[in-house]
Amino acid sequence: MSVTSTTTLESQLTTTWGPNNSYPDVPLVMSGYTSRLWTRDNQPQFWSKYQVWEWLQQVMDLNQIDASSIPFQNFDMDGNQLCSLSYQDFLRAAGCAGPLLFHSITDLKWSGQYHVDLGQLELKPELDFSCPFPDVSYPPGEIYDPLTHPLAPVASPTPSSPDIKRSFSRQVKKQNPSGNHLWEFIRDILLNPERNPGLIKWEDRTEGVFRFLKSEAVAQLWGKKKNNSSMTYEKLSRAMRYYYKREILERVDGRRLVYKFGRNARGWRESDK
DNA sequence: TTTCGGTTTCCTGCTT
DNA sequence: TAAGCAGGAAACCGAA
Repeated sequence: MSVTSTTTLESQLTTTWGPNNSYPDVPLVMSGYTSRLWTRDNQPQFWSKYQVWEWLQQVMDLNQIDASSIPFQNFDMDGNQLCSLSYQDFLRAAGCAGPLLFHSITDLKWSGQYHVDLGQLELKPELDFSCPFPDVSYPPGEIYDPLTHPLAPVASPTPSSPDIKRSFSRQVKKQNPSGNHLWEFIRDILLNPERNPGLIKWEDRTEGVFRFLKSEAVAQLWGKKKNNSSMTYEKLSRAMRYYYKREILERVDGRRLVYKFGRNARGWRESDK
């Protein structure tokens, strides 16, 4: 695995949403997960353990580093504990990824702006992620507790075994408020009105009713996200109709291009924010 | 390697 | 007549 120093968060985000957008009238839409996680209101000091894991996973993903190469058990802590770690602590806890994580959390801590800073998250030239990750994990059943002793093993249930790591990964995925599903993609467009001038619009915000304004443009955007240049609204709408059965969407009879979120759709209500 | 969920593709018929 | 909707069927693909 090797990541060049020119790899930036911006370039990664724009892989799907970037300026090479073939639809000039389609705005750039950052993934809901990214924009949601890195909000100004969400200071790392107050993160829960799950949010720490989300951040960890996100930084790894954004820098194309295999998250499984990080000993997650060393980060079994809440945001307050995370923020108390030193540079050396990060180095020991995460090996080669330590500096990257340290830079990221330092930026988030001190900038006072908990949004993605494309410049700050850029990989530093001195960071070589091609190096094999040292085994910085602790024996099974032991974790790093920064409060008692920096990097001292502490007995606790940990994600040290492959199975637990897998379940952790699932947990992180489950907690991830955004995702790669079509309905989530649609929802995220709706939730970013400033970036969505005229693609899809709410018909009834409280009821979850929305209408496609540029159906083919949305389909193209979805196709771009899925790396499928032959996506059309006809195909997209077929996928949408499959959501009726799962009650992610409800039918809106007699109205073209109009859909409604169902009981199994999450995160679209204003109270969900 | 298998299973499964989530699409994707193609199709026919119906409605607006 | 075109565009959109509905839904069946099969294929595809990535994740578990």
